[in-house]
Amino acid sequence: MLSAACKESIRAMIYITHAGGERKIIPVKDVAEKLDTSFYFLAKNVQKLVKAGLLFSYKGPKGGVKLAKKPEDIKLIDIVQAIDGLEFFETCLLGFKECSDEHPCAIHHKWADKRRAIYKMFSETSLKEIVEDMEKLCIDVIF
Amino acid sequence: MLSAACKESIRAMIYITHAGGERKIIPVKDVAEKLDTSFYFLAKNVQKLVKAGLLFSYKGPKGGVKLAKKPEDIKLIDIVQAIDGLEFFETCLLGFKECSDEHPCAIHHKWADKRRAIYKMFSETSLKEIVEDMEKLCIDVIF
DNA sequence: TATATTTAAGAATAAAGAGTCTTAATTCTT
DNA sequence: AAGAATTAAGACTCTTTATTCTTAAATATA
Repeated sequence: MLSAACKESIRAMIYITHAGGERKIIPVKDVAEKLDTSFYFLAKNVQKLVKAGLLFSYKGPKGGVKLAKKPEDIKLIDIVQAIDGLEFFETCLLGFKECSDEHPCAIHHKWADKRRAIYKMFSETSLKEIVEDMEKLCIDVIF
Repeated sequence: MLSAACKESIRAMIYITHAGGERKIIPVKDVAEKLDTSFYFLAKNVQKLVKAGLLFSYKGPKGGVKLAKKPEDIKLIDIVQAIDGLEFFETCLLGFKECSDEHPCAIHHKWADKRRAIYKMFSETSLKEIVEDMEKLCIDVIF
């Protein structure tokens, strides 16, 4: 459902929120190390997050990225939209080309419920909430 | 979430149920024509459905496929499992490697709800129900 | 100013998924 | 028995996604 790039981007955003938030600049290299992933791959996805207005970036020594908004104002759906787009929430589960609310396939309404619930969860869950929950539950923010 | 192959396979199974069910043998070529899709691609996926025990196949003139079970006994989840596998239902939404019920990530429980609801829907919805609904609602079985 | 550090951009490569084709095996019909 | 129809199997190509790398641009610091 989420691409590898999108999952990694969300994990990265969680880490950035935890480690620096809106204040401290974190080098992408550090993020890649913490996530135990490819710097190259991560850096490319981070560029999309910058273009989408979710991160500010700074070049040069002491450079890196930080949140462009308050953690409570960045929702999971924003990251999904920036990386994968919202096609998942807009197309028929079975690929019927003409399926719509007015001309539904046989599982359209059942699926619409589930999809709406997922969309709701993604648009209500903020980075702030995630990070606070993880800290509260003594869960490693990244693992 | 579902691959193109899986969506098409479900549509094909719906059509086969509608057109022949357990009784009548339908050539894959006819299915491809009705679905307005590639015979080659469909045929390859149909092979998986045969191997998974969802379809019987018959070679030669008058050959084709028919359901290997009663339409009420074939659930969407069976098709998903045959084509895509169940990985979606078994792995962390964010790709945290060690995420589990015992060691959950911050959205594990929220997501587990949604995923369970989807699984439930997929394992409760049978081909019989889908086809009957479409016929009842005067929806083209394939469109 | 020179150097080192870091992101930006895009090229290059690898892997996976999608889609096509060819040949073999089977089986109905004549 | 021969020919035609149909699935089975696997090779092949194309597209997309994932991943790596190279070069350019920006900037802090000595």
